[in-house]
Amino acid sequence: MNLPKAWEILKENGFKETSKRQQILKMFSEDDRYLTARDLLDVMQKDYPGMSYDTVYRNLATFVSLGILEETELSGERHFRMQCESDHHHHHFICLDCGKIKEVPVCPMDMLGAALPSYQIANHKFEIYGKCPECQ
Amino acid sequence: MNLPKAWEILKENGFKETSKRQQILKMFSEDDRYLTARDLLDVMQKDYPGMSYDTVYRNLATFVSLGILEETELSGERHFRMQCESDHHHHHFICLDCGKIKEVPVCPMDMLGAALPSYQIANHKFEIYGKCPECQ
DNA sequence: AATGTAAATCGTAATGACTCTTAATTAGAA
DNA sequence: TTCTAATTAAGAGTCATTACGATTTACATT
Repeated sequence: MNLPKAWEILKENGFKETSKRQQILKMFSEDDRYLTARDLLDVMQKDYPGMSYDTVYRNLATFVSLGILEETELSGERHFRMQCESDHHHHHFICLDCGKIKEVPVCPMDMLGAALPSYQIANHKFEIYGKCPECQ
Repeated sequence: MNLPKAWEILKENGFKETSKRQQILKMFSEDDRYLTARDLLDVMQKDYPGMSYDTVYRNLATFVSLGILEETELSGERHFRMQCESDHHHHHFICLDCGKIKEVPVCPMDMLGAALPSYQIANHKFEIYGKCPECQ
């Protein structure tokens, strides 16, 4: 997702354009890896001093709830990245070294068939982990 | 997995049969839901006082590394359950209410094809979340 | 059965991710 | 420009998890 689209969504939902939100979104738009809140803070407190934990976490939660960022859990920590542009449902390969992702145009829910009769499905998670070609 | 099998694996790997390990494994063998370390401690410190955090976490890690327990992350917390008996690879539906699971005899890796050429795949995760028939 | 020793455990303190609180600041509307 | 609700800063607090030194225990050996 690009920055203008992100701001469009924020504005539509009545959120203000603050300098901290600009800084956070800029970081995500320039990095396609999964980042932790700590990653953000480490960089930010260097380039833009005075960013607090609270601000980072509060905005990450906002961005995820609006579909601007996507979130996953890797080795016990929450990781975030810009939501993919793709309009079709897909999943991710995640490089355990560099954190970069690759879209996988496959969804296992397509092959479920009648495996879960009368189960009420809310959501699902499918991720592949390993090393990308560059990191081998 | 049943208790004798679990102890067989532990013995094979040179681990001692302690009363704490007996207590922990007993809890898992009597409950097929995903449990947190806290769940274990709450029950244990009532029935068997004097179980420490360290002992619980250390043994959970041991059991997972030996394939006796399986682990997943649900809403930010590590959850554990006895490893399935099934000899064929499968995945899980997890009820977000009661924590019970149902095996899903489907693996998305089968339909990957050539989607990840020259990527080195280490592992993958596929889980379906929702409500089981009893919890609706 | 007694002993020796490495493994295991206890109790507690420490860590680190994340959240909450209150007062001050700021974006954007009027 | 002024007003007001949204946002942020700073730091304290919470909670899951890990680390550590002292003590205890399983079990192999005698």
